[in-house]
Amino acid sequence: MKRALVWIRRDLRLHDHAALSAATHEADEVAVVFVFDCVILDALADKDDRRLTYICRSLEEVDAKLRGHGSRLLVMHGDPVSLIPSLAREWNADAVFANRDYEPYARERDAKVAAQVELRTFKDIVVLEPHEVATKEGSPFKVFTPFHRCWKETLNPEQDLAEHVPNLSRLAALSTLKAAGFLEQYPQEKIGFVPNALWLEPGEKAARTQLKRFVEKRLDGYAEARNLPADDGTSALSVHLRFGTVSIREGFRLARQSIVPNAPKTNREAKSNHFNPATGPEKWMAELVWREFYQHILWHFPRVVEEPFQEQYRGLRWQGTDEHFARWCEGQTGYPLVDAAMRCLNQTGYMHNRLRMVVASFLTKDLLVDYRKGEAYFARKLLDFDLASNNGGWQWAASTGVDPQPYFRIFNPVTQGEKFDPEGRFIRRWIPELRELSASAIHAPWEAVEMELLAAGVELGRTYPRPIVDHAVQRNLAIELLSKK
DNA sequence: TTTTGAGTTGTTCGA
DNA sequence: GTCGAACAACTCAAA
Repeated sequence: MKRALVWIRRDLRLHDHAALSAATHEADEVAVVFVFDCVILDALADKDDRRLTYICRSLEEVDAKLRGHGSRLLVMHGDPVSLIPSLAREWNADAVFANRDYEPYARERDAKVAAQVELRTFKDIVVLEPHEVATKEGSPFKVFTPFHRCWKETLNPEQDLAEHVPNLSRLAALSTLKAAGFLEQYPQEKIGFVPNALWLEPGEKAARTQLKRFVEKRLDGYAEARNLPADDGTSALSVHLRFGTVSIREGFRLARQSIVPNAPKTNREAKSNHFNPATGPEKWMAELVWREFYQHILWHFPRVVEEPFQEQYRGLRWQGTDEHFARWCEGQTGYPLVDAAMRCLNQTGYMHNRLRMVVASFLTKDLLVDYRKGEAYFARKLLDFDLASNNGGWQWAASTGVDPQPYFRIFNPVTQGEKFDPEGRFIRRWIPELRELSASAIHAPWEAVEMELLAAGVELGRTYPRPIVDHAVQRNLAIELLSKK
């Protein structure tokens, strides 16, 4: 093959990249292109969307790397369905290479492109694809645990986790790249956005550094630390995994390495201390398998984007009010952990996983608001927003998804705070008006004695809201609503 | 076909 | 404060 075009989408990196690796081994000349997809961008509500900043800055790094090899990143703005085939024709590419994307919109888009030009797609954003993990009957799994078991049995590490190393000497010389624009021609303003602050460093270099540091420093303690929102116990890789600035295979490779230490002495030592080093890595890898599980669910059942997975809940009438939904969005529900989490989301575009479950449970089970409203709000706000994981998470919390268990899916927002933010550090960080309350009062200020509220400068209903609903009452309403057939 | 065991992340109640 | 059982009953996946 003479010329190949590599179209990057949610894989904004050059290392361990399936499509780029394949293209640079098959073709003599390879150009890399990114399209600011107007179909996606036009649907974004906020002009200062952080995701655009993250993408632009990650692309700058890709471009700089390509420059180092005498090439450039090609950039376009518009509908890829027409832009990619026309670029391929203009540049005389024999084929377009891309990594497979399992979302309904992406599938439709790629099918339209494939109808016009040879499009070769690759497994890259997951370790195992939907057709690779199936029940004995050949049907998709609908419960995580058997899926997980099968996933682990199916995994062939040498093959599925192999590094895809691109041959960067095959990158097209700058002089041949006249068919499209370059990144500097598309500042965020030009595509309708303004730069915004990020709480993390974008790009593949930062992503890999983050991954390595996480595996070295925090993976062993991950099982426990991951649940405490006041600390840095999570991998904080969600954004990088969403945009593909880090390779999912590299994540698994490093985690697996840390399970089987080279030095047997360390292992013995660890055992004698009753310390199980496998717990953390295994727990984290299970989280990554959850990510694949929801990718597969979305692939097999794309209708989950529109409606509950569970048939019996499709006609459910959620009775929550717009007023309550607005209070949830603003972080003004009167439940400190919920409000702290929502304010953190609003200000940073990030929310800790534990808190996503807490606020999702609160919106659906305490406020009885349709989970799709919360899902859409997360989709708008989260820097790491991923359709499959977000939908899966919300449907799980709402008990409408795969593996629904209404009676086990109602979180008590006070208990969750006492358990996972025992000192109230996270709450104080995001709700300054409660900062002076003691750890024992901060999770349920309405139960505190008047003296303490006074001393802390808290006046319920004025400086901080009273609870907008009674959890004990709403819990029963939710159970009643969901047990109706 | 029938049966069996199990289901991410919880909560509440009563001893 | 701690602990185990109950929660309500359905669906999935495998034997």
